[in-house]
Amino acid sequence: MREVTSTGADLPAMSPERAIEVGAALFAEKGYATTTTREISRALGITNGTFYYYFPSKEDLLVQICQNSLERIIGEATKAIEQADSPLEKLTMLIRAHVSTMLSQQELHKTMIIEIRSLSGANLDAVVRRRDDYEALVLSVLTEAQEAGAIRSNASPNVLSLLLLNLLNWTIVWFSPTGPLTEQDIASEMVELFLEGARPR
Amino acid sequence: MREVTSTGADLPAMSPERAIEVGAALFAEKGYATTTTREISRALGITNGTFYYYFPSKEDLLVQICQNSLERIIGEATKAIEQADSPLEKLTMLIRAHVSTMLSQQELHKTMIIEIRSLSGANLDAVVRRRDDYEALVLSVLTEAQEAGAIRSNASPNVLSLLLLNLLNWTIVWFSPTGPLTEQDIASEMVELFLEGARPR
DNA sequence: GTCTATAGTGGGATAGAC
DNA sequence: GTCTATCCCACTATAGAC
Repeated sequence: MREVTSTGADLPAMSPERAIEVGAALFAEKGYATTTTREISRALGITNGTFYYYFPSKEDLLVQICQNSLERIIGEATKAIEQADSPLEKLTMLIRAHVSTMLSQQELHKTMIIEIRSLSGANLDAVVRRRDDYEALVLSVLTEAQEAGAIRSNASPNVLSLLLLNLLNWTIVWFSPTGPLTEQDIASEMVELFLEGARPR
Repeated sequence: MREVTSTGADLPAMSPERAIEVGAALFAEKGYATTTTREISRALGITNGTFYYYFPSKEDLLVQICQNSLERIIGEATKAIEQADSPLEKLTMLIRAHVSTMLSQQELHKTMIIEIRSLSGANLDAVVRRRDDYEALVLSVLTEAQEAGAIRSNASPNVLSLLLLNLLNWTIVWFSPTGPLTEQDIASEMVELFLEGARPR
């Protein structure tokens, strides 16, 4: 529904989408607290004053980054689960979707994971609530797999979900797209380790 | 070798050991960048000026926290490995030692793990070098276990060590000593999941 | 919608008295 | 060895012109 009064590309110099991308890159690299709005503005090709035309505060940009990250993760995970047939396959697909999404937009998701604690008040509450939604989804997939006999019954799904999230989340800290391992390598190794480690005996 | 000129307790109000403990607690809670030297000083019962009598800079305190953390981890891990008989037992003991050390001084080690990236220049180099030492130790235990046939040969020890460190390190972010899980619970579940997941088939 | 300029705040670090 | 006082700087956010 953009209003077009002239022909051709009258795109604004700035867009919130680009700010989310550029902001996430800087926050992932240097940390939220030590990245200045001036740096973000410079990277966007605008001045510090213009930044505040688009965002009411620096923290508001972080909120949008975190929400954007979580919507993508939850969206991809939900899609993956829906496409799977068995409880075990749902678990497999969930792991693959998590790794694939996280590592293909590493800066966005790293910022969410690491900097979620830099949020305050209602911002923090809202993002944590959304993250809890995702963790509940992981838990439900594990519970279902256990009920179907695909993972062992002597472990609590709660503990298994914590361990699975350990496995999945920390990767974002060290993964390098130019390193020897691909996303698929990592996803496959995780699927194998986790499914074997949690298999009924 | 402390010099005692009077009888009794002439302890200084401040000690570097206490500063490391108190500083780690604050850095773990609020992050390095957003914790002020004034806050640390207040928590220590000294003024900001006195802080700089003991530490040349805020970053220097962080370095000492990180080095202290890594010396403990490496020390405990080395002890655990020496006491074990078989390669598989070494791996088991290493996992238990890591979890136990980390979670019993959670603030110290959380600060090292999360804030290592806040270091710069030679400080960063030195701490990263020490962390690499520890990761090399983990890798050597895994390699030895694989050579002894205790873990499967179709996985690279390099990848397994990354996954194991994922499993071990992220716990520090969510673990609560007042929660339902004990250190031992977590260590046992990790040992089981990892050793089963990496076992020869 | 983008700019320049700056208000307002607070932190790291130092000086110098005691 | 601890204090008070303060320098100096950088950052978030705003005001107001264009």
